[in-house]
Amino acid sequence: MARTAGSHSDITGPRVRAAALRLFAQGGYAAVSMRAIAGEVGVQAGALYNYTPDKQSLLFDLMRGHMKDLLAQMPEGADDDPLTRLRSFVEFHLAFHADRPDEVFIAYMELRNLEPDNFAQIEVLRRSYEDQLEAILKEGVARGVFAVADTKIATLAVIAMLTGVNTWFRAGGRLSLAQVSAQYWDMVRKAVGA
Amino acid sequence: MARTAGSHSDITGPRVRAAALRLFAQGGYAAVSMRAIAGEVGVQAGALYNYTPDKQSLLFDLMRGHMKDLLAQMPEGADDDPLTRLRSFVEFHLAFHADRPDEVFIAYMELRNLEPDNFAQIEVLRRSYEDQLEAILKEGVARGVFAVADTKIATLAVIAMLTGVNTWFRAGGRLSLAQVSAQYWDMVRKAVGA
DNA sequence: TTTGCTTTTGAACGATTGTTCATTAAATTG
DNA sequence: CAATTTAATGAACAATCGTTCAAAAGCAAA
Repeated sequence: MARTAGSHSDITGPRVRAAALRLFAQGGYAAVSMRAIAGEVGVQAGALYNYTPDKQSLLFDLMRGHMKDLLAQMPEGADDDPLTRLRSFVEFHLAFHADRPDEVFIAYMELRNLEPDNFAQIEVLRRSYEDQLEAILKEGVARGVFAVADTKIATLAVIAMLTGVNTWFRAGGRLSLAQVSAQYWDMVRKAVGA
Repeated sequence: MARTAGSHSDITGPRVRAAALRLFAQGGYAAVSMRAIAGEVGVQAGALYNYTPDKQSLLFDLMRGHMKDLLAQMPEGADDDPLTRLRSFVEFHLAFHADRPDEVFIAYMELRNLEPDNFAQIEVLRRSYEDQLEAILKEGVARGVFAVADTKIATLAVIAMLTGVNTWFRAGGRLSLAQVSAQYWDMVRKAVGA
């Protein structure tokens, strides 16, 4: 056998990325073999190399795409007051992350499996996201509507708290996203002293 | 060569566990080979099997030991008021975790590399820890000193926020543990509406 | 229908994996 | 000093790893 009936790169390519995403999230990058990804797609391992130069690029492209999406879809609202901007941030973060459990899992768990150059690139993106939240907190403190001793700590604390939702939240569970979002907003708002 | 000068199980045993801990935290369980652990100890791979039946047990024993320590050292104070108990919990959690960055990293990152039976055992321990925090929050809500809509969500949010400290805090950095602890306690206290 | 391009197979590569074990030497015991 | 126990070596095991590539077969254009 060689080329199989119905095979086409427009179909196989996305399926390769989807399989890698699912399996990396489930088992971890190092524990997932190229043959396992190929098996999920229904193809032999060699065929994967039509779609990625190597395994590392598969991971990096998934993470980079996720971070780029995150930054692109972030709410703007630079003219809103800090409280409104913070609320938008919280609700966006929760909705975006709830929609992409596998991507989020990979983005936080597989950083150490990135080669140094790739790691540095992802760190720049992540830092940019954090900086945008910190800017909101800083402005709120400057205007006297937030009360936090150190905006950097508060930034990381809020992000850690929000991202933690992904360890347990599943759409269709005991609580709706709206309910979860409402309570988290309440906790964040109070935590920063608003 | 065979047995080496100065070799003794009382010395090699702890060194094996320490090397496994460090390397697992640094590179991830799946990415660390038994030969790499042996190399760190200064021994051949075969010698490791005097100290563990297999690689999986090495990981499981590290995680189990960490969770047992965590539960054993948790503050009691069942007769204190909820606010005092919550404060004790926050300060304990931060101090305990700041002291053991590698153990904490493993405990949160390597869960999926545990075999099902081992995973179930660790989950019981983790759940027990969460339940003790939730009990504090429940009592606080009952007494009207805390205001949270759902104590389960609040429990997970607080733990996620506190544990996130380990991604950036290092002893000897810009902030002392006492400073960090003070700000986190302030945020937690306000977040639960106390 | 023929030609050229795209896609996949399947075998092969050297390297590395976790683990076992007979052998050997150091440490301990008597 | 002799006997025994303990602790390590280092070679070997089958399995699996990421990756390459010539060959084969489906597809699209002429």
